[in-house]
Amino acid sequence: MPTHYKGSPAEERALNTYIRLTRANDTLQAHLKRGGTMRALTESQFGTLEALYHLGPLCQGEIGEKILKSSGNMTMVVDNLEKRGLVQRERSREDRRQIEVSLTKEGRQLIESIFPQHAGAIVQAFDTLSASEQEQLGTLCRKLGHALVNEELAVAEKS
Amino acid sequence: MPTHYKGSPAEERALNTYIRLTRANDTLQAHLKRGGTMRALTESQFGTLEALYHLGPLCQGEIGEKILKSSGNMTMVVDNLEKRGLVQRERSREDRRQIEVSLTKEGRQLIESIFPQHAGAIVQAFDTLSASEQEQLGTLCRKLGHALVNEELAVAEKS
DNA sequence: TTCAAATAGTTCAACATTGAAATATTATCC
DNA sequence: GGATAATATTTCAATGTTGAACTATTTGAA
Repeated sequence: MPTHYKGSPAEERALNTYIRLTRANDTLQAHLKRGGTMRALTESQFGTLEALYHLGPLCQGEIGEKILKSSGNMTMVVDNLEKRGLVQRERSREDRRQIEVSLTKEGRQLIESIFPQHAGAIVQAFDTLSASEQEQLGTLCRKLGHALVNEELAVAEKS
Repeated sequence: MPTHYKGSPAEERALNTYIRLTRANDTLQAHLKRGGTMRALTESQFGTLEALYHLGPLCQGEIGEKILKSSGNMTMVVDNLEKRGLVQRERSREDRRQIEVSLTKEGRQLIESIFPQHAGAIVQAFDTLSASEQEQLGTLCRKLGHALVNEELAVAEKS
């Protein structure tokens, strides 16, 4: 499904790569959701539980950095996880602006039971690519991501 | 930012590729939004205008297929574009269930003025990858995407 | 010390997104 | 031809998402 735009070769190449990257990502997310290994969790909820599981208690801002979401959004995501009894909030004593979020027993049990299945679904989704193709894809994505992040930092530097 | 999960090599490889793909995509979208070439359009609004521009008038369901969004969502996206006078709706005569969406003059002018700049921003974003790296990345993404879509089709076949 | 700047989180409005239920229309099968 | 299935869109509730304005708290500098 390449672009219909007629431009220079460099433009068509970049646009096609862009579309393919975006569509692969969208298709992958939809596939994993359909697979049912996320139970009734949204991506952000899943990411939050996973971060807490692998990194231990974090304050909301830290979680937002990990899953690339705004602070306003984190309030809502943690609200909904708290309503379901999967995480708990506690105001930090050292810095009373911060709120430490941690897994409850139920949250830990849930993520422990889900994660292996979810990882299995991801392995299966990438099964069509050989090991070296997966490495290549990962390397190219990392290179692209890093370049963009560094560019943002350079821009921020000037202000 | 690799996974913290300790699993088999195949699991770690797939998980790392997954994370890098997802993060590259997120970073890229954020970068393009920050660049300002989308004006006050959301991704879905931009995608809708672009589809109408390159493919001509489409009914809502067709647009949703192009930009991978649900029909319920399309109602809202087209609503908001219509409010801004960028598209118009007309009920189809051949099939009165369908609604043809087309660009207004304002919509056409907007996308015509935006698209080249936006394409330029995409070229620049991918500039860090060589031409052959871009081709490789595109090829790997297409392969992954196609495999997942075909799998969905095979599943749907059985029902 | 005290006041200004920075930081963490919340709130809010606007738009996005899905999935399910509802409506309207068209197609199909007996 | 008429019941039934399929299709296109809308509506709704729940959640997500951002960015901006706001509050509370901490930090840093005069």
